[in-house]
Amino acid sequence: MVLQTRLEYGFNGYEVPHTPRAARSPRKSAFKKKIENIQTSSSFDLLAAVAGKLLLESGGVSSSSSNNASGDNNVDKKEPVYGGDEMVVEETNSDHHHDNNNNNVERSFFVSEILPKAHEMESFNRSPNPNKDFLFGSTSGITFDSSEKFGTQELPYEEAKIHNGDCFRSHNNDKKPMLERLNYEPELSRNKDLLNGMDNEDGENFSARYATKSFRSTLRVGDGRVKKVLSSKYCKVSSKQKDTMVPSTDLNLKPGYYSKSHCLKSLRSEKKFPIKKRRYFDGYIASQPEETVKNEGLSVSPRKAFLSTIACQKQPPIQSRDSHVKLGIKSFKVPELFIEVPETATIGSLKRTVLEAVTTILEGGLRIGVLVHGKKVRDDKKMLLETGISLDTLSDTLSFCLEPNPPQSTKPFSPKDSDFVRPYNVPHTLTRCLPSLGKHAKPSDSVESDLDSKPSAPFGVKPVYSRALIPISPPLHAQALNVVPPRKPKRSEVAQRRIRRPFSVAEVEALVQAVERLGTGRLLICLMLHQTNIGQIIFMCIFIFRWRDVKLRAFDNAKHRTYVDLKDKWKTLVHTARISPQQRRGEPVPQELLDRVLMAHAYWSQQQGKQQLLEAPHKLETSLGL
DNA sequence: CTTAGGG
DNA sequence: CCCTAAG
Repeated sequence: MVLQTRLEYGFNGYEVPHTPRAARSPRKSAFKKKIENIQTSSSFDLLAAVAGKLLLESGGVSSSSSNNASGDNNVDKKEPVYGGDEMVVEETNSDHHHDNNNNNVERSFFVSEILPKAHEMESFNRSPNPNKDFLFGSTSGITFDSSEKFGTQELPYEEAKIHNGDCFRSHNNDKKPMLERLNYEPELSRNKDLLNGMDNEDGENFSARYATKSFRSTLRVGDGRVKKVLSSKYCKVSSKQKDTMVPSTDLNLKPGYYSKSHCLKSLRSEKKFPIKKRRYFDGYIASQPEETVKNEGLSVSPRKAFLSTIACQKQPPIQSRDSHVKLGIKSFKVPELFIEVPETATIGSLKRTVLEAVTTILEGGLRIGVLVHGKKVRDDKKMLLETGISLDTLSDTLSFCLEPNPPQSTKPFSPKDSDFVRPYNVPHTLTRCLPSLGKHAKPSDSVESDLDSKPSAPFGVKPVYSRALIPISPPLHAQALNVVPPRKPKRSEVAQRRIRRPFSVAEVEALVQAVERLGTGRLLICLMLHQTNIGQIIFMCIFIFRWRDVKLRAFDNAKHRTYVDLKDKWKTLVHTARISPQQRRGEPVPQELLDRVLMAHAYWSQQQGKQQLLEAPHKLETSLGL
């Protein structure tokens, strides 16, 4: 209730719609604009800014009172992070013991998760070491909740080894249920004028400490709920304090993480080509016993086998503005070919068979396909720029594919569009694993892999890069791809299981490391914003979606790894780590990694357990003996 | 959009 | 890897 009233008033008088519906209204953009105006570049920015304003609004912070706030509390670290001396931000850690010193209720801002980030951030800023781990968790959702939720939150895995302060807790001896203390507090909504004056002061300073690019939040206001998507300009962390600015060089070094918006878009881009799943092809019977197995094996059609993408290695920042393009091709992967050979075959015959299969496919020679943003571009005469490829976007937008020259026999089909699949002359040495598939003249699958591994966002979604593409691409494709018989998205009707791509050890390593730091599942952070002199507590809750962050942090460049994939992989990793080495299959994962998996899993599971308690106030109270 | 968990 | 409920 408290916050609802306050939010009605809005942050700084910004009107905040109450319902999801309203959230989509024009007011939303107005809100967004306002927020951007106060230079909030990240979720933490916004959080900080809002928190600051709420505090100011409520008069909960005075520079004098808050500074000695933490006086007797044995919290390990205090640092004024907000507007110099204006506010004390305390880092707290878990341990559910009660505060034994509640006299100084002025300590008004509790940050369990943010501060470590802030530390990290600052040191990060100082050292341009590109390899420095970046602990800055991204906040995917912010929940303002007037409920009595609050709780403890330990620091992330690794940091927990270092810190051992108190966790977030109520600094109030009052044993009454929180809810009762969270009643409407009329004076909170008043100081609008004060707020307006503070716009570019504290909020900005605070926010300047953090930099990520976009921000998604879910504001829960009482029962109302508002979803927002905020994004601000890349690296637009304007700040008067230069030292708090994120050096753009750093941004360049770690663009994947900083450019949140980009990440988001990329993620979304994968869905932009909705590969509609359906389980069966027309007429393909569910009872086909080998479906799973074989489908998995024949993850590519023979044609697709050579439509593989060539990963475009992201070259070191292309600084030179000359017109030469430095393009590295990292690897070329040919998905599985299935070749049937009798067990009695000799090595030599096997070689021959493989050779035959390959040469059969390559018979007509090879062609290189160029894909921009995952879409094939056929017009050889177009300049790169015309196609929307600039030096900057090169590695982001470009990929190649290797494809056989279309057999003359099938030429009449004029396979111009990448969506179009011509019948393919399957070498008889290749075995179709889906019997029924062979009967269908138009499996209409193939190019899936192109889209699937599409290197980048679709047109128009990537604010930074898309400009060049927007005006050009639609007509370009219309003509270049020569969409002959604009075959309806029939392909999307077909079940196209994504190609199986086992995680490499390197990927596992990255995943493990990311999870070690970020954790799994979601994390609830509660910020205590203010405690009034009559014991009312205002706080803010944030959800951090960690799988999403793991994805962004460690796999942002692996477009084919979704956070669900990562989550699944983690699941199997945990499983793998638990079974005996003999039972494991696939590329062996180093035991060391598996051990770390178990450790991290144990740790984060435990964390989540605690978290659950936090989300269930009753239990919390019970567990705390309240 | 994300997580969680079964398939 | 897929699917989907749930929030």
